[in-house]
Amino acid sequence: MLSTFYSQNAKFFLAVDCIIFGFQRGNLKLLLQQRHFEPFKGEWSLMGGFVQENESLDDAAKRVLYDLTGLSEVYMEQVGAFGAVDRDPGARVVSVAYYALLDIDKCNHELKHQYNAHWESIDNLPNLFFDHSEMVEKARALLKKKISREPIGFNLLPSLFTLSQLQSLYEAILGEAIDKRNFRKRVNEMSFIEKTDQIDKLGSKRGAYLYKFNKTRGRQTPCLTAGRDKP
Amino acid sequence: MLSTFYSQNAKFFLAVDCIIFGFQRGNLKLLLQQRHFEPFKGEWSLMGGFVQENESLDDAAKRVLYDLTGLSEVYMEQVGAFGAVDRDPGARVVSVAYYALLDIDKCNHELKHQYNAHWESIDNLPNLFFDHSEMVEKARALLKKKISREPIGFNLLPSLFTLSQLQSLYEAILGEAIDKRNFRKRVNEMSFIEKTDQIDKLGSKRGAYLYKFNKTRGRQTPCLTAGRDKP
DNA sequence: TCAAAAGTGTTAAGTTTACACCCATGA
DNA sequence: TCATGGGTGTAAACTTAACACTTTTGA
Repeated sequence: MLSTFYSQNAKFFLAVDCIIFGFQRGNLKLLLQQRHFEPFKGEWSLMGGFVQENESLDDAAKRVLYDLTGLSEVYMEQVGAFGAVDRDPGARVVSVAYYALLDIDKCNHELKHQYNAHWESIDNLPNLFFDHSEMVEKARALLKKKISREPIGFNLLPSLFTLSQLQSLYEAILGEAIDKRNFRKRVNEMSFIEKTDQIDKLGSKRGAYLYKFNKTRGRQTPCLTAGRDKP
Repeated sequence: MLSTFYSQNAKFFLAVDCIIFGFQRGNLKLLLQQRHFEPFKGEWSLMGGFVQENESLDDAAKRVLYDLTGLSEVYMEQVGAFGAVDRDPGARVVSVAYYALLDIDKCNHELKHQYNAHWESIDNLPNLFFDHSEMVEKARALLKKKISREPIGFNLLPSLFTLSQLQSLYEAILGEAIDKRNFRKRVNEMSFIEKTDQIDKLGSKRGAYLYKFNKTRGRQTPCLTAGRDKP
């Protein structure tokens, strides 16, 4: 009786796909692979994989990310489930998309090479197969909303960063210029951003103070953008 | 070769679960069923069902909603995929949750009875089985955010409504009191809310003007709440 | 010496909040 | 006649947006 309740129903392949965000020289980037194996050889896609029997969706996403980057403990959020009947022409596969925020320089370049993966600037993406472009758009919209409300941008930066880097990160994600003085004023009010006494000499001749993120500090509104969300 | 690519992977039961919101006498409510059949007879749960072979996730959610309410063309949003390995103790089932906003009075009461379903005030819910309470919480949080940004509240009201009804709906969803004059000031600025010349005499002795929602009007920021999102 | 990025405050405009009374009606 | 919900405007507090110049230093 119980077993019939389940077993009369269809079963499905389940995949996870990862929208992997990174930030480099003022550009928001995605880690994409150009598949050098069948099926769909030559096509650009997100990094994905099938969910295994004894694995949660979240764990599957972590595994896929780990396989490509060598990183664990990465900030990830679910984007949603994509379940159009014909989204994958090869078979009925339902996919759950996740986005990840990480520091490009921490990635394992060996693995990246193995998978034929490349960091592509988000404003200059190739066409992606299946519904992967739709996943990217949705992830990008979620990230944009979330970064205005929660201090998650730090995941894309090294542990020490200058305020110019932080600002250009926000500008890249929000897609608009931010006033430098207003931005710094807000940073000063956020207790979870701490000035260190170290100075970065790479980004400018004069040098700029390095800041760090302090998770434990402050449970206030961790908001580095002004005003209501833009439409 | 192609077939092996897929077929070496595990397959899963896929379900959809619906968080069905309604609004009645100042209370935000959920349509829940107390299962009068096995498995899990007697337990309270969301209305759910298995995804079928030739059905998208969205269509499955619509079908499940239609079966219980007799309504189609209902406003629905995906909440997310829930995929903990042991979330369903009977079998490995991954579920995709959707929330729906509808007018309680439009529901088919016959069907509701058949399924042993009941409208329960959201602040007074029974324990729900599996991870359904988690789904409800997530849906509620999404709704709260979304209603502050987009004009979706109308889906919970009859096509003609008073401003007091609209305000109490917002208060129920946001969980806080709103100043009457400030609320009405904002309504006046929203071109998609139209005053009609009809008057409701049921809610008060004096009578109150009925308003209607005009989808086509206005592409401005359709925001009926002030300020940034609360933390 | 100059190009390039770092750093720094003030004011005006706009938005949000707080607040109290009269009106119309049916019971 | 009174209890109930409907309807209305203004001023203070706060938040955001706009804006320009000086500093440091390596090339």
